[in-house]
Amino acid sequence: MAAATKMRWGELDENDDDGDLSFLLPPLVVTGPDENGIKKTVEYRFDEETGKTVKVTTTTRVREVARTRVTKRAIERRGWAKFGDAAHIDAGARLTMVSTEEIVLERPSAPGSKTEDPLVPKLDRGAALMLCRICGVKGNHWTSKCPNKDLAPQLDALVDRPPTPDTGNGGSRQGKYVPPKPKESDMRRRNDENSVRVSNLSEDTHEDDLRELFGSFGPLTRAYVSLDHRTGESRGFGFVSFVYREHAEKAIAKLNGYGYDNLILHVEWAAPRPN
DNA sequence: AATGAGCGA
Repeated sequence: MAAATKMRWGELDENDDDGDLSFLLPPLVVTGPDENGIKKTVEYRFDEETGKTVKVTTTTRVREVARTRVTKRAIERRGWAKFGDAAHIDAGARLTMVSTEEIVLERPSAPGSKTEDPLVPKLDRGAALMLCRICGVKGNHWTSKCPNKDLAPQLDALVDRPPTPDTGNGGSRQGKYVPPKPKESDMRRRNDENSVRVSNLSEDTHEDDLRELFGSFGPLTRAYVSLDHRTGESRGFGFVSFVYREHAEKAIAKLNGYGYDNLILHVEWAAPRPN
């Protein structure tokens, strides 16, 4: 911090070259442009050959700027005496501020934090935070990556097949895990089943367009257009997920073969996304 | 013709 107040970044950059001592010289002084568009700069340079400091004065006439952009009144204001901070410091130098505020960064598993559990085997930092719902232990994988996935009971309650009342939170049979009834807020994005794939989209069809087009059939959880990672352009297909499967069915029936943006849409059930 | 991104109990 202390160094930063003495020497600013911009200067450090320029003076990185060895032997360039120009930062020891008086700074460049610019006056004007005045009402005639005359700008003067006074600058000091170090002449390698003579080993002497030379003063370089440049006078230029700034035509375009003075005539087209800067009003006469504005030029007049430049002549005003400086006041406030600007009266005794180089105002330009203060445009970039050096913050003295301390910012505390939090790291996962920071030493001494309560996530550091001595009973948990130490794997990678942060790995111990991964709690698999199938294995029921903190370990090195999430539920979705669990090697025992296939042996596990069905965990994800789907919107269209909600848990029946008798398997709900209440009468639990002994030892059997009963998934809690999903909250309304979770149901909205949980289910990928009701997704349709839309293709033959025109280049300028965006997600909002898909929302508008498919949203009339029922509530959506998602509208997505596949983009080329490099160019950001649409790849001409996308996905729309519905809250309710029946709405997806209706959208497919109605929109498949439907002319949109002078192209014929192709709408079908989306294949499940690969891992 | 073509099957998506990134997050985390």
